[in-house]
Amino acid sequence: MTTRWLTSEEQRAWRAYIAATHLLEDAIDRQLQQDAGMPHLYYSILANLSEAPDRQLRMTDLAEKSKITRSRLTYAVSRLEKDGLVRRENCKWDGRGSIAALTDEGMAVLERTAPGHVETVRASLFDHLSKEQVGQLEEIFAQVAGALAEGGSRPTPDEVPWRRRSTPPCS
Amino acid sequence: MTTRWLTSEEQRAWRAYIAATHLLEDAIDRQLQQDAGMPHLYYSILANLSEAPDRQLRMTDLAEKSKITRSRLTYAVSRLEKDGLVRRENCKWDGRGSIAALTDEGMAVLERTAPGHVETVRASLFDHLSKEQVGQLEEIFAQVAGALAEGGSRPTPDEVPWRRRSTPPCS
DNA sequence: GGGGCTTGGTTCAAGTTTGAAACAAACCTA
DNA sequence: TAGGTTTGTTTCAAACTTGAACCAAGCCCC
Repeated sequence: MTTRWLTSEEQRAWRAYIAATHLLEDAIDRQLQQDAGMPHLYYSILANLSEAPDRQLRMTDLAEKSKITRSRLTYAVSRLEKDGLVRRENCKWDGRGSIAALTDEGMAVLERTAPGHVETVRASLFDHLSKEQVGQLEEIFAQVAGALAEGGSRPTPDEVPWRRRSTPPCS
Repeated sequence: MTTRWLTSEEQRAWRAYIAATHLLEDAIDRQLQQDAGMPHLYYSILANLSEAPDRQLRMTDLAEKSKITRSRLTYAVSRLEKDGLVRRENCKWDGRGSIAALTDEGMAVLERTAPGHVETVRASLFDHLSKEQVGQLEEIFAQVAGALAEGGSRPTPDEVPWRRRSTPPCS
């Protein structure tokens, strides 16, 4: 089977995307490292926790939400725990499970640093986009994320038996 | 000054972008690690070299093209050199400079693995996009990359004196 | 032509990521 | 209910990244 090479439009799009993504992540990481003392990934782990019920999630669910491997999450949570921003608890209804919970201090850090982070995201990305382009951006990447999420090895919630869920079946 | 929070459209776009980008880089890294024994960044360093005149570039120019720091590049090139895919040479007209050149073996690896890489990029990204969306993707990220490149600490070629250039001034 | 600044590149230690292997609890099935 | 499988999580070593510090070579200018 002969290779379906990229057209020159696709090449240009791909290169622009890669370049911008590197620059963007650099800018965001630099700002968060400065102001919050942690890289972007760690910040979004805190953010994910802050939006969960009771500000806590099982490790696997948190990894799924953050789109990272469990082992990477284990390391990150250990660091955040050492900093006092997250607390680890045992899962009540599943002896194997462990739960990461945002501490009050973690919540405080998040609240203190959120404005600066949002400002950076704006200055780096949205300030350069029209309202229309924001819509296009969302549609494009929602499609891609959707496709990669099911195509990948991570099953969708609907495909798995109840015991895979994060909440106990009878509550 | 009060924070300009993200609108809900912007939030959705941002999250979709982050999620898709994580999944995409994972997929591509996994494939390249499998088939070429190196992560995506290292592959693109080889690709950048393969397109340069004489298949060689000065370290700083290569770092610029790859959108990474010089120290990260130093490490990467050392590894690639150890694998025999890249050769380091001294810059003839600037005693400080050093040059990374793609070896024949490096070129061979690139040619052998390019089809699989392109196929993955296609399967992960472009297969999910309309022709229109490819155009939108390019426009969006070309704008962003452009803005971040000049805004950032990296000056554009035009802003710098001749001695910053990679080619000797009189040749 | 010798100090003082800038630039190109590397080095080093600390931090992070990776993927495979290890473990333990839960589940299933005969 | 014992044995085998699956699932949730951590551990470990090797690889990679970061940023600051360093070194050497070019530039500037009096």
